[in-house]
Amino acid sequence: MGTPLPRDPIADAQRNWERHGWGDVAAPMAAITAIMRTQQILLARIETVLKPFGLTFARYELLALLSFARSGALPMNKASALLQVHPTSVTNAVDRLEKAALVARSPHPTDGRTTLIELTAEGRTLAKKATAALNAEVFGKSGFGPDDVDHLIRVLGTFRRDAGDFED
Amino acid sequence: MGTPLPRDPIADAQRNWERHGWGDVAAPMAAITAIMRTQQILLARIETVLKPFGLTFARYELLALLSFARSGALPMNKASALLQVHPTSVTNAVDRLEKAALVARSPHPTDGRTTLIELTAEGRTLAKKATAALNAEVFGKSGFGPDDVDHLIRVLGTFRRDAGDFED
DNA sequence: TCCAAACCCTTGGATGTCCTAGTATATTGC
DNA sequence: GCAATATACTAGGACATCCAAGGGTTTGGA
Repeated sequence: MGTPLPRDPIADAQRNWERHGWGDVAAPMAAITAIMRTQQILLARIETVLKPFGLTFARYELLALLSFARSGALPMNKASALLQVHPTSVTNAVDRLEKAALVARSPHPTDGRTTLIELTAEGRTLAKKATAALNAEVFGKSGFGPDDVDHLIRVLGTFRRDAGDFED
Repeated sequence: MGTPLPRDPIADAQRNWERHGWGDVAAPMAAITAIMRTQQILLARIETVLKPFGLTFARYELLALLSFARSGALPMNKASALLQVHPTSVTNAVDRLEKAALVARSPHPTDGRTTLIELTAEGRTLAKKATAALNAEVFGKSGFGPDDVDHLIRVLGTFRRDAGDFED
């Protein structure tokens, strides 16, 4: 994965699409492919920064979410909904975070079906440190200009709403 | 993962970042998180369309790449470079595509280290059908306006170049 | 009241991605 | 020409994601 390619493979794909008579969808194809690749790059950067903390992005997201919850605790299904991932992914993340003593499971006081996830003191501390690292080394150096950031937030926000992520 | 949330969780995160004094990186954080989520939505749509063909996105990408190669064959390392994934991911995809008789491995004529991946007739046919389906059901209904598509291609293209994907 | 339907979490299985070797083949440099 | 280095692919392992299913708990309508 090392050396840069001489030419943009996505631009090449777009040209191939046009050459085959699919010019009407070549540009959206390129945009979507670019989003996929950009996500891959960003995820790699994030994971690199989190590795020293013994965290992955999935686990960090859960820690961060809990750290913003007033009580420091959330039901599993709530976390699943807010993180927009399958419940089994939350189970997986909690298993590992619990082994690392960063979160703890506790029964819901009134609903026997529900399990609460609670941040431990170490979990809260680690979340703070990891967030500071991400802010400094990823979000603070995104490479996107302020106007591009605003545009991305707006365009992708509309896309996500249309996709049924939220109603607001 | 079903019901839409009442409010945009990424906008909430952005507000949390600002409230904690990280306003300088709150917007890039939101943009990056939105890219991650958008990729997840798009990937799910793509996989849904490809499922009837017995393909995943990773396998489809490889088929599509081969279908655009003049000779219909590419060395594994070339495919790895163009798809921007780890060589082991290509090995994995080729293993499964080969089992499905959509591609075949063959030795490189002059370099004993290299393995060529070649499309079979069925592979070429399936690639065509899958591409038509994706064009109709995903790329043709991306939900992005033409101006947004152009903007995404440009902004993410710059990002990818700066990240070292290509030099062009 | 009570049983069926709905809901919550977990387990097990399939995929994909990456990393770290390990094996085989080419290239390079002395 | 031969040893050292580089390159190509693969095997094994760690993680994450999703789906399908199963077992326990609640809720709601007959």
